[in-house]
Amino acid sequence: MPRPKTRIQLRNSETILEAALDVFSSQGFRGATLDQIAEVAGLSKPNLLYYFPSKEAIHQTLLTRLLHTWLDPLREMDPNGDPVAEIMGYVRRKLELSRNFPRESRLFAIEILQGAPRMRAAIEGELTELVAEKALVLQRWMDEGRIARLDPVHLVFSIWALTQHYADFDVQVRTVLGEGHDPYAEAGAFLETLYARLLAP
Amino acid sequence: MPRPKTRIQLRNSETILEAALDVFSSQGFRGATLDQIAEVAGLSKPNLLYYFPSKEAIHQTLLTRLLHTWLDPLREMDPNGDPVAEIMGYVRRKLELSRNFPRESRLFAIEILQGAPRMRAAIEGELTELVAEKALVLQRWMDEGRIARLDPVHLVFSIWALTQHYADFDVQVRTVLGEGHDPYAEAGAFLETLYARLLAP
DNA sequence: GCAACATCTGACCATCCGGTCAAAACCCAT
DNA sequence: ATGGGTTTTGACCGGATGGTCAGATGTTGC
Repeated sequence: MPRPKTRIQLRNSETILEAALDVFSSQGFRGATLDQIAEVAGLSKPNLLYYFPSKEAIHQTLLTRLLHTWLDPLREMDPNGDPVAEIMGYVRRKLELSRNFPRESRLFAIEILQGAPRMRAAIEGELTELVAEKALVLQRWMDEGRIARLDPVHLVFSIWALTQHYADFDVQVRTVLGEGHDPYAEAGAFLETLYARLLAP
Repeated sequence: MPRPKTRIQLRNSETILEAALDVFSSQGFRGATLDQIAEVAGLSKPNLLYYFPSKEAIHQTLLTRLLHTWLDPLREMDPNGDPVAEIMGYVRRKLELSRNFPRESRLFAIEILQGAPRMRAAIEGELTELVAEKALVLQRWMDEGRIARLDPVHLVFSIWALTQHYADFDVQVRTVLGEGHDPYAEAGAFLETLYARLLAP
């Protein structure tokens, strides 16, 4: 029952988490059922509960993993690099995250939307601290006149909002755009322009 | 049972919708229970079902109302007005909507996040048409050199993303900002700067 | 090939939840 | 005040759902 030890445990734990991500991200926590997850995973319900003690535990594991993937691109923003290039790099990485991990993005969004009942601690701690740290870097860049003067925290919010939108509101984006569009490619170009203009000192 | 006729029917229907908005927007459709809604409304569960035929029907009523509130600010964008002022006005109205109707915003977000199972038609129809119409106006403004050349649809997406973020991710925004901030006032100032810089020809 | 342990499952349980219904309580025009 | 309609409710139902458990089936080291 403890976390992965044998090959089988590792494989099945992963299968379950993969299936759970599918279901949780499209139905929310309460909307998801163990039967659904079991079916997607190709395992029996009691078998899920052999690997994880509860539905809660599966969800919690997903959220914990998520947070790291989530914050890494911001962590990588180098205080010693070129300001515009660093911020652009962050935007690009975050957009890639939306493109490659839309389910993770939606899982996160649902959690926050519902008041972050199972993630408060992480948001109050790790996330807030990281933003505070990077806001200082942004502030310094502004003070040095290397980028335009803006509220650094809201600048970060804008990046989150604009990149996550494409994963979280995917259905809407694709419907409005219609056939024959590559939303992410277009978004990349649009955001490039947007931040170039916004950041120019 | 049909929609409001007597005073009591009107009052109770409203009470129920108000309570349902509270619960649906914070728990999602499946997460919400009739018992919860009944409790918030101060009515008994069977009494809810005297006014609405089902849980679905309550939800559907909310979504239908929502769509109008939602699209109105975009409708108001005047093709004959001053381009920058009109777009800024739309941004401001949309941000006001987030501030004054965060629950509606979250209800909408949850619906789209989960693939818009109960709103597809409206999105494919009304919403897509309105965006197409306004995109033409934006395109014309660009062709006339009155605002910068951008992808007009993604410009609209950016407004949606940036304004809704403050309602949908309220918990995160407030946590990261900490005490002593007025998120919406700051967001207003930030977005003013952002769109001024982005739209300048 | 076999013991010891890991993995898996069918059957089952308690609870929750959307919805029904018959009857009670209420309201109000006459 | 009384009768007819409206509103409200307690009791109940059937199905879904998270979780349990005893035992069956597999796997592995010897």
